[in-house]
Amino acid sequence: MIDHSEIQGRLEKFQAAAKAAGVKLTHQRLEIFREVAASQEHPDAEAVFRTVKTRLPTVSLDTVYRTLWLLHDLGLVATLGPRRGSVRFDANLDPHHHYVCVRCGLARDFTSAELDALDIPAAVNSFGSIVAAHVEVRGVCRDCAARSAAAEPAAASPPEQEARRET
Amino acid sequence: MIDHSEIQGRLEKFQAAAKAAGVKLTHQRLEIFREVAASQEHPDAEAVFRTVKTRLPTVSLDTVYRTLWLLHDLGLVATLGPRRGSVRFDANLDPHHHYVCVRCGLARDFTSAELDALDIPAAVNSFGSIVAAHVEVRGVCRDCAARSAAAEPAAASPPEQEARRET
DNA sequence: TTAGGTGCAAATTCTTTGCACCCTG
DNA sequence: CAGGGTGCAAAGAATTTGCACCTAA
Repeated sequence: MIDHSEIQGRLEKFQAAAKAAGVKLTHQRLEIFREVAASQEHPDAEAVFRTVKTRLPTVSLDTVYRTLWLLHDLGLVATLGPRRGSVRFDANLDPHHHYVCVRCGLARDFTSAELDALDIPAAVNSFGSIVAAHVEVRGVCRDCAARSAAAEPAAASPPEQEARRET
Repeated sequence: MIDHSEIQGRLEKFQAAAKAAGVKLTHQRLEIFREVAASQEHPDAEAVFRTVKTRLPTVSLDTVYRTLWLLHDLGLVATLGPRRGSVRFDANLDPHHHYVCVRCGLARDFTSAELDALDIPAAVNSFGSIVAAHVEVRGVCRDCAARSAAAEPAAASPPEQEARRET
């Protein structure tokens, strides 16, 4: 997983930010933030909910949604995905890039000094200001590859109806 | 917009692909594909629906959804966004990159030979196979920048409740 | 003709909101 | 103690599906 001291650091940052913003530090918020901070899965709200519920059996899904967006507004988590709606959260605020499986949606961070220093064409400035740039790599993860190898030992896969999940 | 001959070429490619796959070429499919092929907006299903309806008043939103995913399965359109759910479609199949406005979601393509040849760290191979890599640039588009300049002539913007839409 | 495609409406799934009670500061 | 925060249930969006009729091939 993620280094324990890193998680600790993120939690302290959260506590400081919460105090600075004047929002309360509740159990729920702590656990929800801890979950995102400790995960490499870039979980969505539903996934965070499932895990946090094992520790706080009474949390509600709507609290998870509200808290994730609160964390986002506080600048403590970033999002992966285009806009509201099937968004996934990421507590890693350092520059990094994403690998996303086009079959199952698995997402992983990776870093690269070279990619952090991308040279964006000047033409892009005509669209508007640039806040950030990152690389998104799409592929088929190991598990999905293994899964299809198992399902179709050799035969051709049905050409229809099978791509369907995507970036 | 997009060069007319380019749109024409995409339409012909669609007709050939439809024949090859044995699917029927209906008015609806033609119009829906034309809309995606002619747009630089990377429209979502709802947006395609609104425009196509002006030409085919009886199309239904579900036909738009079904057709867009059909086009996707035929390899004629790509998607922008992480997975099913608030996905936006893109008929530009040449290598390219995206600019996305974090406020309003506006999306634009741009190309760069340098960015097409990104050097992906070897470590990424441990996640799975690589199908594609592209750069996503986030920023605030001209219109949104103008809009906030108008709304808040000089004063500090309310720190709370205003980021909220995002990649 | 005739299978695939469409429109409609209902069903799902995902996310947000209204409200009364609870807990942090 | 007071106001923000939470859980619950209901409201809204967004997307998919079942079915009977229609149409491209």
